[in-house]
Amino acid sequence: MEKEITIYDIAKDMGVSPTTVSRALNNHPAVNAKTKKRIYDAAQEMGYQSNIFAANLRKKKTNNIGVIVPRLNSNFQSSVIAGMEKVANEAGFNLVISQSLDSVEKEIANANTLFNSRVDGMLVSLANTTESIEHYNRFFKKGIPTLFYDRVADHPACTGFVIDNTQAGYKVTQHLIEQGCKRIVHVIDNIDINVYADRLKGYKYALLDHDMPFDESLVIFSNLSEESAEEIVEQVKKLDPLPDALFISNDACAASCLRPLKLAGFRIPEDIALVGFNNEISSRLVEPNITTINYPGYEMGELAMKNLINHLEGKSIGVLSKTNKITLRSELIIRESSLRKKYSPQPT
Amino acid sequence: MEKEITIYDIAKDMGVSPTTVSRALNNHPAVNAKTKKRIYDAAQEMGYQSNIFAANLRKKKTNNIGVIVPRLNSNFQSSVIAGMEKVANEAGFNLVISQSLDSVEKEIANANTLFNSRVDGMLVSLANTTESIEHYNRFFKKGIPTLFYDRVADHPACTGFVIDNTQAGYKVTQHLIEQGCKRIVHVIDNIDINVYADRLKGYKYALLDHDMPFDESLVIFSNLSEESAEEIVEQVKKLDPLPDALFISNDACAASCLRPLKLAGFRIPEDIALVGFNNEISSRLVEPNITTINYPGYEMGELAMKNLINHLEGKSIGVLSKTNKITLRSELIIRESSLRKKYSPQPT
DNA sequence: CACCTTTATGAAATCGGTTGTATTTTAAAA
DNA sequence: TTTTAAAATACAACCGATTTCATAAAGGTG
Repeated sequence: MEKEITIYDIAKDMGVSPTTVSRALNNHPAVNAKTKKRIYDAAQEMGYQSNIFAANLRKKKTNNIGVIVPRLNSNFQSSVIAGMEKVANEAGFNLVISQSLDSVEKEIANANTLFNSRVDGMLVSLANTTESIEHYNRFFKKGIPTLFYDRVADHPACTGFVIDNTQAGYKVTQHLIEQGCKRIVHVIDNIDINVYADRLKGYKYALLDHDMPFDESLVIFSNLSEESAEEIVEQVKKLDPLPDALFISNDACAASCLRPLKLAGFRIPEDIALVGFNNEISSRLVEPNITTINYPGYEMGELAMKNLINHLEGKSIGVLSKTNKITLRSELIIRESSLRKKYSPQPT
Repeated sequence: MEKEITIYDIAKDMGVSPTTVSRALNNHPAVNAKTKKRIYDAAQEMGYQSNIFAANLRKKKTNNIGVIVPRLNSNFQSSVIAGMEKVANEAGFNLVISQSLDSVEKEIANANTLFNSRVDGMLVSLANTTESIEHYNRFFKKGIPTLFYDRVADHPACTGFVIDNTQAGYKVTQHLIEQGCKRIVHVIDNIDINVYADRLKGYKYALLDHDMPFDESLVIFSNLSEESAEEIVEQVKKLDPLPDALFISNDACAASCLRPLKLAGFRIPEDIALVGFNNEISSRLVEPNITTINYPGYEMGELAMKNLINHLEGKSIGVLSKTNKITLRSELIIRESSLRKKYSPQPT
């Protein structure tokens, strides 16, 4: 390959110093407007490309933001990342993305890689098996802003963006109770993850507030995948007495349960009311449409990135360090799958 | 912040030269095993972190791979990226991802940003409005391997990973014809994109091979979003005579059409057979299940990344430069939505 | 016209690894 | 013990932009 053009080449060509070239190209006020123009044009013409390594080396900044997600090919996560990318892109930051595939080891390895590649900030959604966040200590210590979202840890250093999962769980359960459901099954993933723990909490609170007993056997654990639907329905069928509602913590999984449920002879919502979570497209496609919680992933991504960048640019010193949780609004979207009383409010 | 530990600090501490430290940490064969161990331990203990900028500056390599996609929050694209990330991660490369949001301007801007950040290689799926790929000339000229996938351009420099969209379009159409369909509507996005142009070609070829006329009014253009389903159905209803099959180039869109079609009084597949594309979860959720083409996104991502990395590591000199298209196997998955003859072969 | 600002430019050190070449040490051969 | 090859280590020049501090030129004031 041909040798790269540097500011030294430009400087020599134009009879000025590299300093001036550097300043001119960075639009430094101390350089004469005419000189700037001349240098800029020359750089253009010579096909100059700034060498970020050198600049980074000197400035100790990368303009890169590291992102760690459990998996990229999830409806929710890809929305979040889309939102992040949009904001980052507009602000001139790059996204360096890696996935933990829900493995702590991979998460740690990725965190280290990103640390070593000197990202300016971090956005993290924890793997479902991650219990400690000490592998982020290096970031904390070095003052690299590290924000968490969705799946956050219960740790003072862990500033995070979440929805109020307890409230959401409460709302869903309350809605089902209002629809006359007496035995509500709640399907969740790992209880160690805040989102599921909180939803379960909301579920319990709602039962309590309506003087209904909490029955442990009605909580089913599942990885909430499309494939696990069959097994969930199997477990449901074995319950005695049978439940009259299913609150499944993921739309795609809830939608996938619909067919096996029908095949087993259940009418939805008459025999069993069904509620999902996330407001994914799948909840809108199936019949009946599935009641769900709107989980604003794209907005969460935008907001998290906005805050991170503001922080990096010094526009909000202290805001994040003093905050621990930023909660986004979520809402119950009532659809056919849980509407057992036709006069019920806001049937969307 | 405290000052960083450098190889010079380590060197001074241990009474060796920075050269030896550098070599030791890079496991260079010319350093004595014992020395290596000592240096490595010392580095560990002192909390040394290698400065990639300095290394990059010297080595002229980043270990970063740039990715440009139309949008991240799409089922197909997020699968592709998940596959890419997995392979890249294992090989020690980072992914720098940006989305064009289907705007040429943004695509050009992103390409420039990635070029300036000196990625070692590029993986690109073009925006639907991109006609020229001259904004990748800088990469070509500089010898930065740049691969395209899915949405590729018809250009000699454009090595790409694709499925045989013509064949897929042909297979679908042929299948519909075999099911007795006479008027098949084909819904696609921008004809300038290879994937849609090719599918349409396959559609035409199949008609031709079965002595059926090509009727231009049966080709409907749409952005294939969930929201556009209503409008597609509206257009279909206006056709006279009515069609008896819909071949929609995207599962989510096809699935979204199902309800409006039913509401309009069409029985699926008796009145209208329905076929989608991509084998997304949505095609499996709805009733009837939708016949589709399996489009292996994850595998495409893996394969594209593998090839790129092999190329970067010099393991396959020339393979890519001599290749123009690498075609992945795709297959027709026949489901209820198009099965009008019960004795039809391979009902999956 | 001497003196003080303001504006513009430059010299040189710096960021921290990497690597070609030279030098020293060690081991093996004579 | 001397010679010679091999192994281990060191020197010093890079990579290319940034930035502090110094200096020169231009402009303004009494």
